[in-house]
Amino acid sequence: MSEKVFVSAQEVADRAGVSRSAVSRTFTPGASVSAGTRRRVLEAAEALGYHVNELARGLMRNESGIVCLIVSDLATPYRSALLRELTLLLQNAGKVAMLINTDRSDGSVDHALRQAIRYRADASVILSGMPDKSITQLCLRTGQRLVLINRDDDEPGPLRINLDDREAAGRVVTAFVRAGCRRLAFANSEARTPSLMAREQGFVAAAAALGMEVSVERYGWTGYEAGKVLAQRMLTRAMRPDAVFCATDLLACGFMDAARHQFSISVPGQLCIAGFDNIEQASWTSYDLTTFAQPVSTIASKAVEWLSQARGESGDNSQGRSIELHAELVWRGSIRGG
Amino acid sequence: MSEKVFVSAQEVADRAGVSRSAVSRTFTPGASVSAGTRRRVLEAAEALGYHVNELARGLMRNESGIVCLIVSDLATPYRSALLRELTLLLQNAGKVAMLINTDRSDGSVDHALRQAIRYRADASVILSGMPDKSITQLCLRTGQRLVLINRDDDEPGPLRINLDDREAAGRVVTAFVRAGCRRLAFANSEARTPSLMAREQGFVAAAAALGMEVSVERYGWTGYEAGKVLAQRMLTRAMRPDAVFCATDLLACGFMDAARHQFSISVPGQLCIAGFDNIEQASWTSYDLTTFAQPVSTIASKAVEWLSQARGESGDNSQGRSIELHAELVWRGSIRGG
DNA sequence: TTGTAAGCGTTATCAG
DNA sequence: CTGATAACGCTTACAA
Repeated sequence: MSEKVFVSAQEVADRAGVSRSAVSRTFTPGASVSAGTRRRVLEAAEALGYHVNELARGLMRNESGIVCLIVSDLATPYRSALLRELTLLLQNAGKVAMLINTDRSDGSVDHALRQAIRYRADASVILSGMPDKSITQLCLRTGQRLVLINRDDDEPGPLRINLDDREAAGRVVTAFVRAGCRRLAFANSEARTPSLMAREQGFVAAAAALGMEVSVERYGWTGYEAGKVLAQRMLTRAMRPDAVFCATDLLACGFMDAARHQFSISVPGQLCIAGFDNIEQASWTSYDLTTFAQPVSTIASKAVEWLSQARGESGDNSQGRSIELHAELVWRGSIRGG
Repeated sequence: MSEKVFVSAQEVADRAGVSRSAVSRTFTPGASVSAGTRRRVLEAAEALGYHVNELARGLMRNESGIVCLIVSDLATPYRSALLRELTLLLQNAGKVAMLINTDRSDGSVDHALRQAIRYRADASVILSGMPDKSITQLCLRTGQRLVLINRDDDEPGPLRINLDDREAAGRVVTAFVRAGCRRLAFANSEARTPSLMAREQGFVAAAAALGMEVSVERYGWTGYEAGKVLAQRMLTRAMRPDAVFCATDLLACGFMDAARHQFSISVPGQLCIAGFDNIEQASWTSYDLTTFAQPVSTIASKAVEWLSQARGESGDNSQGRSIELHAELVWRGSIRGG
């Protein structure tokens, strides 16, 4: 049934009148082949329609060229932006991205990593969730590089890339106070991921340092709808806040829409709002949201740079590092007096 | 340097006191192994930390389990939603997704497909761009399944999934007319992809059938910013339209924001707007956009169902088919009198 | 620079 | 049901 469909290096070698090692070397960057041999091999390959079998190559080299991207909530603006950047840079680095969606089912990060191991991935980048320690160890032991983005872990093996969430949150307090706000609030989801909690704690702490109390509310998943619900809860109180820091832009958009259209509250006139991530929609005229920019392309380039080092390379650097990146405040119209 | 890091089936076999074929069979769904052997193998595998090498397996089976997703503008709401659905269903089908981003560089769909061939992908799904005929043929010849989504091609080999764009566009005309609109316009990008053009032509034709002329404008890439520019061009004319059909929701959002905030035109009071795709933002209160829903999960399930058929299976079905799906009109507030 | 030969970790085939 | 043996397509010493 399944006759020979692919051309093998042997066939190319036969046609070109050389050995199969010559063919192999022709397709191995930086191997020594004479110009003549090379040309004849290339011609034969072209004529026959030869394509290197990366499966076999990976088997021999112990290096598949595959990098696993493990992600949930993939259709979210921030996540998809990061994904775009990562795939682009990986391709430039000669790697290929294997995408694993961990949306449904719990503990699926572990499952994903096991998948990565079965395909002998050179590295994995974890954009969401946290793997079990044992799996992490397994990955590292098998020579797989690991990158954790915004996971805020302290394990030694992987590369950890995080933002200065706490400090950033402090800057929002300053901005709110300068805008004349006094009744501060923080709108969060129930996800309780490290970065979300760091923003909350940083905000509360900075306000406390100024003698202000913050009303904190958490609800649902980190999306637009949750933002609306949070607004309903927080804007119907006797002591209505005049400034809200939302843990993400999606929450902020929902919050703002509810404030304006449901409660007829003017933003930023009666209520200042800030978000986090700087998703594309934050810049849309309807929102014009002041927010913090995730340095997406820096994150991606740091990640790719590190994981595409050759396996043996640079003993020090390949020991997990921790990188803290700066989240820049993007001033827009949702806070008075920029 | 790189000592043996992975456990092989041989080692498992030795420890379990069986042959390596027994190990292989244990990890092959639906192979015949006695319960006792199976248990001993599983124990040994667990103890040693054995993980099937999919590279080697793929090499033997002529089936890698890899499906390539070829996509550009990956961070766009519609694309990322489709991507989410596809990855989820692929995983359920026991496949693994390899993501190729064709953003930069031209002819990169061809490049992507060659990548797919090198990794011996079982199938490729093309979400954007069009591959060269010769490459398509190459893929099919090497037994790779091909799915084209919204590419509207007529080649015989691949599975083609399209929407009833023309007909849908006709329904918008009806809706506009019923809302009392007389000066119809169509806002498009310059991308000129088949589906975009089908929407334009369907709209113009349906209007013509009712004796109405449509003012058509095309600008830039299919995004929010282009929508704003289109609004600036179309809303400053002497004969200002009272109804605009935008080729995508992103264009519509930009158009609507410019109309309201830049030209103080009331939507839907003075101007009705419709979009296409039903991205998440279309349902946000600020836009409340009437639009057509891409049946994303149906698209994905049709695609996955078809490409995960075994290679020999169903001679008829594996010959490329063409599926036309229905785009359902989602009524919201951007057209009067729903 | 080139060819020879020995693997890499699987699965398929075929006896037993 | 089980085990030997032969592929699969490639890379890489090693020797020429």
